[in-house]
Amino acid sequence: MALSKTVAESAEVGRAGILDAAALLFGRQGYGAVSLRMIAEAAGIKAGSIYYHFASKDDIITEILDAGIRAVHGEVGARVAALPADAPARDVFRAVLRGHLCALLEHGDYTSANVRIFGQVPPAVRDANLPVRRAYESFLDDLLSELQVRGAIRSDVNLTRFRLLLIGALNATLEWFDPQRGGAEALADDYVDIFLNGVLAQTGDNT
Amino acid sequence: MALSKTVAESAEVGRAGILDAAALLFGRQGYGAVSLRMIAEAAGIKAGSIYYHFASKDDIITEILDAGIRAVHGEVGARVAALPADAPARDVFRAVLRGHLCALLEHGDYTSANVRIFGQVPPAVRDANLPVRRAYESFLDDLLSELQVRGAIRSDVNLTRFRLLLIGALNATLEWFDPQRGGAEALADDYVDIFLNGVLAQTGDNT
DNA sequence: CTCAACACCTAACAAGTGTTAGGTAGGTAA
DNA sequence: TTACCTACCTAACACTTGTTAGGTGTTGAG
Repeated sequence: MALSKTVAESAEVGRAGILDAAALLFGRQGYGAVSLRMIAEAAGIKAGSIYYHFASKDDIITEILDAGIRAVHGEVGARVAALPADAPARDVFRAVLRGHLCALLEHGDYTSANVRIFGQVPPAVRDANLPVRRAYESFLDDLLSELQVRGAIRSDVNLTRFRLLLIGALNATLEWFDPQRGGAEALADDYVDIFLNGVLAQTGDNT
Repeated sequence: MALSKTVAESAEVGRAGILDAAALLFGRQGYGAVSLRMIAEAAGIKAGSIYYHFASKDDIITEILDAGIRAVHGEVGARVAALPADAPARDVFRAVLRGHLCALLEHGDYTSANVRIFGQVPPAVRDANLPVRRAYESFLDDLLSELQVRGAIRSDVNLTRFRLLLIGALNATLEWFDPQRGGAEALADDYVDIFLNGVLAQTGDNT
């Protein structure tokens, strides 16, 4: 039975289907607004059945949060690794921004869910997500540090602060980005320009 | 009665006391996690009494969201207005960033509540907040536009996109800012430097 | 054919939600 | 005194929440 499912249901079933449905709902409606019954319905099962695969609601979001970070980390890591070792600083920087924004804005219910609901989940769940989060932050810090050592980034820039500024700005695009008005890669390129060169006109003086 | 109140209760009572307590709780715990009974307890009254002052829970957050935007708008507006009409672009820009960050990070349960819960409230509440939000955005757009016309900001910078980048980066500071490690104004000055000049070392070429 | 694992369902639980109706103490005004 | 308003309280309403116990049909192995 249940051969003809309603439109919104994913092709997947079982554990993966529940996670997919939950990630989509959490990302769109927020943590508190999504109940297990909603997730169950979107996954094509009944609420109680969720407990066959997961121990609790927190168990589900913990998994989604981790998967979300790993998705960006993976995407950015792959793009950076694809560059030659002596690639220009601008190329490295562009790879980071493009990878992060594409993972966040184009493919990635898990990543967008992470950005949207991380601040809303119970402290215990947040703590569980911290290791994966820290790994991504360290990865970025190492990258930026290398660029600074190379002399590409000004030595008077506080890198930790810059990373926080950068990630904050990138994640915030989630709230207004419209794929119909230019893709994520074009947006990333715009941001690269602003972050590397600044917006000030180079007139020599400032009026 | 109720002369000796528990620690957390604000000195204010009535309408203002409820709003203050609600703004604090919403900002810290998120929209869905805060119930009317929590708000009532923090305000030193009982849950049902809230309905003497407000028509619904949504009515409360609507008011908080509006007050939050008006607080930043007011702070930034005042700082910009205090400048001479021909103030250098850098001074204007610094006034904006300092005003926004101080309102958000130092005084402002309402502003931080707005940033944190805007994405979590029901669509109807969000829509109700849009006019005030748009007014602040227009104010910033006009300011930036004037700087660009003056020749201070590069003419190839998309101002709307830059404003979104800017506000996103500023609001994101809420998640990590620690007043014990340098104040909001110092942070604002750091950001001014990065946004205006970029992080790229001016070596003439890029390696 | 039997047995067990799997993946689900039904039905209910206690607790908490926003909200409402009706009551009450204290102050002000006529 | 009488009347009214303000600012609360009590108690309950219908409903939703995460969660659990126990049951059910299907599948594959021995």
